[in-house]
Amino acid sequence: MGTTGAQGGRRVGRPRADQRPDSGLSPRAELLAAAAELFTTRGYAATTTRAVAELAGMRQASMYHYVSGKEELLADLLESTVTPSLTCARELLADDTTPAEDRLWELCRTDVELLCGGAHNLGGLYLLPEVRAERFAGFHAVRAELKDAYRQLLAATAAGGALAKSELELRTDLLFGLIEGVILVHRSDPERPVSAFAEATAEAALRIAGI
Amino acid sequence: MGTTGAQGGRRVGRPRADQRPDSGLSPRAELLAAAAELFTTRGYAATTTRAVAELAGMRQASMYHYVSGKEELLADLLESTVTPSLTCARELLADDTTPAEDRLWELCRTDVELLCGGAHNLGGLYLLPEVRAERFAGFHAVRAELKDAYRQLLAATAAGGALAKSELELRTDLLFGLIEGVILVHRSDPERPVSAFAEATAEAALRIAGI
DNA sequence: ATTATCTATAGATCTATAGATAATGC
DNA sequence: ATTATCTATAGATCTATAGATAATGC
Repeated sequence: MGTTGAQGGRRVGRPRADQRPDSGLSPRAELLAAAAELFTTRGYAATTTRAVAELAGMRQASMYHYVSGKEELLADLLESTVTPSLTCARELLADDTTPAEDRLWELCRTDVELLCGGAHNLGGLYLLPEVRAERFAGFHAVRAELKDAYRQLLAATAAGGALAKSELELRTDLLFGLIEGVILVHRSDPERPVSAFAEATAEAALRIAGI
Repeated sequence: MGTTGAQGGRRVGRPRADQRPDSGLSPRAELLAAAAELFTTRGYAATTTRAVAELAGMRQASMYHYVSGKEELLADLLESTVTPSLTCARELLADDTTPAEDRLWELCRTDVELLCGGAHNLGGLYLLPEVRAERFAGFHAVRAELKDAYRQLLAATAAGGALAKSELELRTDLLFGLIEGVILVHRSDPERPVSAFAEATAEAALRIAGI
């Protein structure tokens, strides 16, 4: 099982000062979960290493046993957030038996579910100003690929195929903007049931696309 | 003229250590402009009072002669950003000679222009996680009124009038989400000409609305 | 005298390292 | 012996105040 599962009561190493019921997560996963919550609610810069570590159940210094610092936590969270969307996009691009309109709808729906579905508002990480830094180039590359999948699917539709290149780019930007904009909608009303909202957003996306 | 204009060479008070060509702005306006640039690019928490003051051309401590701290700067910037949109919305709501469809289009277009038009990406302030704090309730109240104007205009259209209440709320959220989402689009491509983009977004907004 | 600015700094952080400690493993 | 954690802390900030200074105004 490696280091992932935290079994039973008996663990190697000095016990934690602050005893708590076992979360079932590895210490690194506990740190990531704590960082996700704090980064999305308070912001990255405003979150101290102490706040992350203590929410994860350990002392500030102990965090450095698992990660090099806050940056690594954010980089990990970002990649883990966008990767599932990209996986979905690749599958839909490869599926040439389904009409492009339906595949685009499905990509929108899934993406909204993923952006709004997690325990914390993980999509909110995209909004952090720090994310633009060079350090997170990996995340940006994956996101660019995802956006390109939207473009390709849009171009494969009847309505999209009729567009000039620059017009296609604009529609893609608006479409992608709508999808990412749901992060803001979700932030302002986190109680809304996600699944119906995701479908409604997908309908709206197709309407923007001109379908 | 009050304290707004900085005339000629001769000014009361000790000269600044770092001499620069006159910006034509009052010291407070210089601070606000500096804060706008830094808050939108680096984020609020990551921006130090020193960075703001020095970009504005004065020493860190001198800032406190004009403002009580960073919070006041952000509060001011937020309100100054949303107020023009609300003014426009009120005028459009009062205008009962123009079809609601056209007024909704115009509100969308103007709002996008305002969000994306400024020197810095001022709309980007909306994305800062700190903005949710109670301290900025004034901003949230104004924004809620703006969103309600969207709802009223949408309800006044032929398509919107046919919707059930919950459906109208959902459409309003999607519409408002699209408009605010353009902040993200603008951030990822700040070079795009704003005015054509604003019109394209307004068209897309009407399509979402079902018009 | 009034004003706008400056320099200096106390007090409060926050990060990241060093070294100690309390478990299990062998 | 190995490991995970702890406590302690040095060094680097950052904020906000105190008090000095260098202009103009009268």
